[in-house]
Amino acid sequence: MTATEEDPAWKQRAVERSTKAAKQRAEQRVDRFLDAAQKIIGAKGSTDFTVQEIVEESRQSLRSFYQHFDGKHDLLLALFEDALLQAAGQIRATAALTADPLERLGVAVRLLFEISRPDPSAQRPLFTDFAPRLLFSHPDKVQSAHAPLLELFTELMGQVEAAGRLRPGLRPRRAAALAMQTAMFIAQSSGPPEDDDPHTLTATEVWEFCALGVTGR
Amino acid sequence: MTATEEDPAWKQRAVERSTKAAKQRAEQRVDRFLDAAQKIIGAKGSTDFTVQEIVEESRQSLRSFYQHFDGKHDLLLALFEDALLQAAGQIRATAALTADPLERLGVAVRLLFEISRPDPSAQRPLFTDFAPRLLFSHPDKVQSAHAPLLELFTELMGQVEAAGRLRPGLRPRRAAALAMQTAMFIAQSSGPPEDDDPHTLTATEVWEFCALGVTGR
DNA sequence: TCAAAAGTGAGAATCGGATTCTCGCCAGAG
DNA sequence: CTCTGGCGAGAATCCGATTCTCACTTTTGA
Repeated sequence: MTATEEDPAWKQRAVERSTKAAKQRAEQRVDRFLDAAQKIIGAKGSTDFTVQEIVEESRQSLRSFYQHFDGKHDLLLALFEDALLQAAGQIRATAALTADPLERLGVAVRLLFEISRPDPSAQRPLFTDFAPRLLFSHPDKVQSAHAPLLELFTELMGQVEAAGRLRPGLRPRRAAALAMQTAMFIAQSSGPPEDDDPHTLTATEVWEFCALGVTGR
Repeated sequence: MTATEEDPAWKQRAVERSTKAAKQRAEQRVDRFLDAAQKIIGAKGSTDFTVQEIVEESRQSLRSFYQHFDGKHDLLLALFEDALLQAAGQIRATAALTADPLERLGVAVRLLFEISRPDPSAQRPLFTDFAPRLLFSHPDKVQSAHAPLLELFTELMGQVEAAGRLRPGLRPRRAAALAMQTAMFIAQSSGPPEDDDPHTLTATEVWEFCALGVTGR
């Protein structure tokens, strides 16, 4: 089954060629599982589903599920990564509409904050719900799932720096990590949007805080 | 068992007297469970224990465990609250040694950051490990467990305000929430202290960030 | 084109852990 | 002294994830 280590490159390539089709089929099945999960999450508004449910919704089998995923956590991780990727895309697109670099960063931070807060009514899967569980089981993976977002914020921060608005001595990547994590985590611990409890922090407050921390005024 | 509503006060007092002993016995048992949990956590350096283990370590019984706790989550919650309470105490004591209000706040923020990061070698249970799981199962309880810390930071922030160093328009309680959550959550997602990966944020960086966000320079 | 190999569905079996339940036993309250 | 509630021991139950079995298709490779 596994004899890859000593095989010469040409053989590996041959195998790869003849494997491509199978790979595609597999991906298609994986997607069906992923879609089913999305659907269920959307339907019940919670990320607390059972592997059985996924299997039934996707009209496949447990057998097949474990053929394609390492386990439930693996499925969660896939959803999580995907959600962050989409979020990054959405934020990037929205931010691009603003010309001023600092204000553009502000748009991004506020949007990230809004996206990250647990909102039962959002159809976008509450992707922050995954974080806690994954943070426990696979902290390293979570880290890498954050990569696209960190990338985006680093870019934005770089533009702020280019405009001479970044606090001296602060590297864009660090600033990006600070702002991003602040927005995401504070959002998580604050209540849902409609909650007008005066203790709840708002997107604007968080942004003001970050802005000062980033620009030094 | 519960007939408190219509009973006259004298009877309640009588009952209370005869109940006090039992209550103390119960508390002692609860403590034994808590201590056992602490010990196990310290021993295996992980918060991933089994109710059975607790029962065995404490030389009590499952029967008794569920007599005193609502379930495992209840035990975790108790540990969590206790850890935060102790942390608040430690931070308060340490901060008190510094005279300047702003610098005092800085001491507190940096210390909170250090305490909050996942350090396998700390004997004080990695209390932030609980947060994720609890945040999922009982977000409201987590909120209230944070209370003592929020209290402390609000005090410190009030002193900063009294010294005229607080950014105008920022209420001490909000500022406290921002700084506190920033320190705690960023600590969680950054690696352990000895990890000298250049991507890892440091206590000082976090404090500088907070300081600017709080004072507005 | 054919036979071995790999993938799949259906669903039973296993496993790990939390939570409950069943028996007695024992100490303290009356 | 008796009665009641708390307790230890440990079996029983529950829930979900993960594995395994079996019969059947499809894909692959000579």
